[in-house]
Amino acid sequence: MESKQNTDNLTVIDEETLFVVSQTFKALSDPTRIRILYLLYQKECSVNEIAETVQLKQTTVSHQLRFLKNLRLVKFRREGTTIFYSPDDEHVMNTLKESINHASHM
Amino acid sequence: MESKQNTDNLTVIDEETLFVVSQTFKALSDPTRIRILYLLYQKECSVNEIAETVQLKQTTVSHQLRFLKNLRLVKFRREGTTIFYSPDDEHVMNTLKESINHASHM
DNA sequence: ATATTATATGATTATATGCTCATATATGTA
DNA sequence: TACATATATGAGCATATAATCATATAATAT
Repeated sequence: MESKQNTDNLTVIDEETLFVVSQTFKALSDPTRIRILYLLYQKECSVNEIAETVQLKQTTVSHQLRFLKNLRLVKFRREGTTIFYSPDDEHVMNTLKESINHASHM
Repeated sequence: MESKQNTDNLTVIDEETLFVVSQTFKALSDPTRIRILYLLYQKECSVNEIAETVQLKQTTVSHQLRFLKNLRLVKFRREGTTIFYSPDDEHVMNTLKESINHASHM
């Protein structure tokens, strides 16, 4: 869906786009999820690997992964009892990487 | 501040960068703030203009503007009793615009 | 000084969010 | 089957967030 214009020639964002955009940024608004995504950006990881690396409970990581999975920001593959996660949205990962670079050079 | 590396050669984001990045994305995670920013991106606006355009109470807009002002995402100038707001962070505005374009072409 | 207009602030309330615990599910192995 | 390991889920709690109301502040005009 494209955006519409009102009588002042101002473009207004349609509801669906607004929802998708805000949800995507919400995913990136939490330090824990940023840590997880940035880790996966560098290396495909199992749930426990993530928990150990970012120093969080396994359940916390699992809940956050479900959140990211629902937004299709990560994908996974199974290997026995282990599940490996990796990024699944190039645009969002580029946005995150850019913002980290921008913020860390200040 | 730059990021460090742990023993697995994984880059870990430093706390300050993590805070700045998450705060910035938090600003973009709320539909109301997105509407306001996207409006200001197109046209410098007074508080009441914003409230009318996005159909929100004046106080709601004022609170959100304070939030955006604290993060230096918007700036303002006074003209009598009227205060005009406009964007003040090119990088964040580009990120927002890109994401809106990306989401609206799906 | 008083009134008017525009904006900002503080307190309150309802809802959302993130973490944790206990437990469930799934896969592999003895 | 029974057990171990890895991951997922649901409930509860503490905190954060966004909107609203009432009110305060600031600038201007009469």
